[in-house]
Amino acid sequence: MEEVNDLIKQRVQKLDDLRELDSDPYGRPFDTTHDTKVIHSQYGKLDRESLEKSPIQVTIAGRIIAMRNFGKAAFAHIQDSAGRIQVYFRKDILGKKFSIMKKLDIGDIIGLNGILFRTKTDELTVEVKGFELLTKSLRPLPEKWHGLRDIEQRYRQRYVDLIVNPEVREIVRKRSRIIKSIRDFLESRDFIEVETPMMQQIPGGATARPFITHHNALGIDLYLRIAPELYLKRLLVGGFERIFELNRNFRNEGISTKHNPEFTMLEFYIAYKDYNFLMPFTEDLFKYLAETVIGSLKIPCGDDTIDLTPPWPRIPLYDALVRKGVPEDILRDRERAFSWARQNGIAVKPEDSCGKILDEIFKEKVEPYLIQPTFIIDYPVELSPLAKRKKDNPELVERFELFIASREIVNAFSELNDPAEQKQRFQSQVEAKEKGDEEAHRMDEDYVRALEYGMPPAAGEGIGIDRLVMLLTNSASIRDVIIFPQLKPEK
RNA sequence: GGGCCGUUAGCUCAGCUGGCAGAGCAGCUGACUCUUAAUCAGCGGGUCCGGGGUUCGAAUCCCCGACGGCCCCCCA
Repeated sequence: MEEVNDLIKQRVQKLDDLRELDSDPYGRPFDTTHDTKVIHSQYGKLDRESLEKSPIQVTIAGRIIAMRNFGKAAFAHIQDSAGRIQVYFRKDILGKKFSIMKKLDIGDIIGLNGILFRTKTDELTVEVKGFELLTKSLRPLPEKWHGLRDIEQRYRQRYVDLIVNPEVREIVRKRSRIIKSIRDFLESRDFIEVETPMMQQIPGGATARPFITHHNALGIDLYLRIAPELYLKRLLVGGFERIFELNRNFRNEGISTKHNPEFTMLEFYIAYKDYNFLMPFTEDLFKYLAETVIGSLKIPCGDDTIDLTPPWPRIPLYDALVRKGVPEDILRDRERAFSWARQNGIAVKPEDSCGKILDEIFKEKVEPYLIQPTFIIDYPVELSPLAKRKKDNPELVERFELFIASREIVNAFSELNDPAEQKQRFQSQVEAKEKGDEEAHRMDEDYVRALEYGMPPAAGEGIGIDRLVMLLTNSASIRDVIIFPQLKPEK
């Protein structure tokens, strides 16, 4: 971090030289009249003659990303948040200021004004009448052809990645548009956004290992939430009928191309509906997002094209298994399921429940083939301690997961609102935990108490926003859509 | 936690069976007032990821470690 190489020394020297020339290398506010995108869209069609006839004055600011110096003139490209444009410095126009220009480096941030013209090669260019250094850059940027390729450095120094790799900036923008569009969609359907605790005394609402932290004044350990679910449903008890929360969850699990320890989740709940309502609702949401953000329902994804045109197939979990050659007689028989899984090389543990074993088989035999959007519905009850049983088949719950590109993106169910049954379900989770299942749910007495006041029948859904952004930006790794992914310390 | 691969100049990368550490870009000096991978001439720049070992000699071979990537495991 402390390395001082010649390139930095040279720039520090220039910084002193610039002060001598009365140019503040760490400047002041600078009011612009245009950004580069506006210039291109408004004047991009004007030809050389009309630009000469009625000159257009612009004042812009941005970072120098390329420079071609001549003796008494220079071309540079300036990049702002909207794009880039070429600018042209001439000694006969700038006079004394030209010597300041000579001290500029690639990476410096400048403000300038001038008039638009077209070069010999017809590139729209600003002829600089005056300019001002706004910030001197002391470190050299990566080279212009290959840019910054080193993946580690791109993640560690994302600011450099953002300067030189436009596609990264585009993902950041798209992510912002996706999140805004989700809020628009939900708010237009009368949902309100709420914020529930990130620091929880009992981490609930999901199966995962939590991060532990400590509150000094209270003298207790707290957990970073693994899900907001139980708090959001307390709000259903409290009388809110349509709520959502779009924020971070934290899970103390492995890191991979699909997992970051902190990730963004949307959860929403709607009273007086069930999971059948949520499937078309989800289709509508995804359709809206694709149309708004991508402008198409057909989106590229690796070598495939995903077609989001609804409706999407609904396949019961058991049917999905049987279709992939899983024998029907193992579905309700834990011992048979266990030995079949073992025979087929699927890692299942002796303490796993039947539902857990079927889930493992599903991940191995079915999930890889779920490229196009598919709802897998009706899960075994032991996998879903917060979901409501199916009326006609109490070993299953009213739950679906949406898979796209082999990734689980949505999990939703009809909410269990019977406090006695909820207490029992927690109880069997506690037993699983005592048997060594680290990720089993914990008992939450207050949540049961809340249900005893009466929670309306409701449906709830969670959407992994990072994976959704991956899908809509055709990104292979979650680290490409999380601006600052978690890494080990540098040294 | 396991397996495979990677780490050489600011950046992108060569460097073969072990024999003086290289190129392009970037930088510096000079020339150049329409270039856009500007051009031309010259110059500087290295903890070869770290530590051991083998060897007359290691960027190169061996061992240990760090960090990263991919694939498993776990999870969403």
